[in-house]
Amino acid sequence: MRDPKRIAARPRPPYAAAMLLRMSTLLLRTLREDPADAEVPSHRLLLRAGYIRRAAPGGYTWLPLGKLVLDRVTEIVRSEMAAIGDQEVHFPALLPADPYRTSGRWTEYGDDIFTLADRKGAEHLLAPTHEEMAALLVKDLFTSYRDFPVTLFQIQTKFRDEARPRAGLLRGREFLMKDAYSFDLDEAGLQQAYERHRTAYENIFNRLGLDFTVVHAMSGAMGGSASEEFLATTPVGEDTFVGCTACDYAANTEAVVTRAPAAGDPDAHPVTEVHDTPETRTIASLVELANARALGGRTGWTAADTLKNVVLTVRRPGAETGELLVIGLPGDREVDLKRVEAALHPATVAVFEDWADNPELVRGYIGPQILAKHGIRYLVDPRVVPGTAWLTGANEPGRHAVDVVSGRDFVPDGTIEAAEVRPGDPCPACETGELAMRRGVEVGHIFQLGRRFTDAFTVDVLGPEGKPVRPTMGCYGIGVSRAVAAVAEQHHDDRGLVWPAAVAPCDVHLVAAGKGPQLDAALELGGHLSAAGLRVLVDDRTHVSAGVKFTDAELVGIPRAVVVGRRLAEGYVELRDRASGERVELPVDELVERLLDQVRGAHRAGV
RNA sequence: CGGGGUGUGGCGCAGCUUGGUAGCGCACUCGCUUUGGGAGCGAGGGGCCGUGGGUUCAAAUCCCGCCACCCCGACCA
Repeated sequence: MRDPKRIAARPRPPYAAAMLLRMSTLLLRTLREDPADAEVPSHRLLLRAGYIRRAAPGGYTWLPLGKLVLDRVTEIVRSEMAAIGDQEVHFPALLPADPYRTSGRWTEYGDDIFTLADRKGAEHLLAPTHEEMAALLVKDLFTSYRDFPVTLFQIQTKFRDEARPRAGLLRGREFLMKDAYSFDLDEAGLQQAYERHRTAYENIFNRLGLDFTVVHAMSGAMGGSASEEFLATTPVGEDTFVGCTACDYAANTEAVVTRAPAAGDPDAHPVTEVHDTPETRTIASLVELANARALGGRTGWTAADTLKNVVLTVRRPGAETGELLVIGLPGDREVDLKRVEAALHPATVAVFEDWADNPELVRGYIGPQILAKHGIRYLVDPRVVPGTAWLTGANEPGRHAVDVVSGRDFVPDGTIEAAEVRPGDPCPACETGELAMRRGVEVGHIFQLGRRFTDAFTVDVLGPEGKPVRPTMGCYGIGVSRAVAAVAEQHHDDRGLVWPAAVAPCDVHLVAAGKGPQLDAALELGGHLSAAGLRVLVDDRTHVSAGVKFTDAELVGIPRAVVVGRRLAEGYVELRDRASGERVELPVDELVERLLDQVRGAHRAGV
């Protein structure tokens, strides 16, 4: 039978005094086993330790412990944005379609935005990001060059209809984002705003305890010139990037620049020869035959000596049909379509298939010698420098040409970053380094946008000479909820989460290892510690064994635990460090001061 | 969007091949014992078996559609 008096006697919920949380009443249930559908560590542990619960496809409820962490991360972001003078605003998330039609992003985003109609049938969207609103707000309020520069930011839930939400908080359809928009009158101002945000982002991610890399990125659909991504390095990251082994160069694979070799000497290969090379439609078979027959009087041919010509169809936005593009690259390299698309953005690229319509292109035996004559655009990998000689197709079935020299036997229309990037490739930024592939989670991205949006909305203000001037924009994003997952990803062990002090839900976790005097003492201690300004979680559960409390404390991952247990009678408690596992016994009287020292020290150190 | 896998109390799973009253462990409730590393015994509560349709006397089980989740790929400021 349920005793009404017992229910009434339960401790009050902790909301009023948020600095002292009691496990006995906290909305928390830790899971002994791993949830079956959570693979990556952050997802698995945040679920198991009771920080989040899945509530919808790609949508998560933040439980009390999770909300505390999210709020601490939010506050770090907010304070660093305020520190560089950004002003906080809050836009609606539910927006009319019109501004996004004007900017072109209604269609550009396509299926990735959530769209809906109101009762009158007017189209709306749930905002994926707010460049339009920021530009319109500045247009609305500011009229003079004297008002600039200005930067606005907000911290808000964003919506994207992701094709595949995954890994819990790492890729949701609804997530918390800090987005900032800078407005400057000239390029120098934009450059300064960009650098300011770059520094602020480094401060933020350092304070969050993240190991991160800033990589060069393509500005892609956002338009604009410069762009860098902040990637929290982790094996479960979705973004592959390359880093130099010797210097600090790092870039998205799309943005990697190939270091071109020195120009070749065309006089070394004065004569082009054409040979019968039957059944050599692949590079491998061609190299084998070239060596077997010593083509050009030489052996030792490798795939890198051949010039592979890949035919693609390029479609510009809005165009009905695509146009042909042939890309020439060393035969030991594959074409990376993502890199091609990034290079040709906003055009899209597909593998060419209409061989029957273009008889001049002899599949397997294409050489660049005849492309200009047929008006076919030809772009080459930067390694195909003028004067280099190649083994390539002779544009006849079963025939290849030796010593075809770039700049003499064909002239490319330009170069393109189309070839796959491979580990071991030379670093474009230094002489000695090699590139290595790494993975990361994109937690921040900064752009120099330019005037795309101020053009779209004719955001003009009066300049010093009485003529209109048009501001240039930068935009700067941080995935706040994703950053929580990234921290969890980098800070855990086989027992659970190990929060950095700066983002932990509490400063100290008190464990009452007994329910008599130990429980009373733990609660009293919790009162002292919280009164002294610490965030305290006290495990005052009475029906749970000490062992369960210990394992839960390790799973929850608060930096310090205090065990109030068997030596309480002698006036001692045990202080445990979650990260190091170090344990010391000390007199209860000294505990408050010791903890305050530690926590204040950590705060001063900015961690 | 393509390929693969999975949906059974809050969590982890069995049952499905061969249709016949829905089970186990954990968690939860009550009692007694236990009390510093996931306690023991006993007694309980909780599930239209993802969903819609079909086959059948009878469907968690067989068939079809849909939805959701996980993994790989495509896509993705």
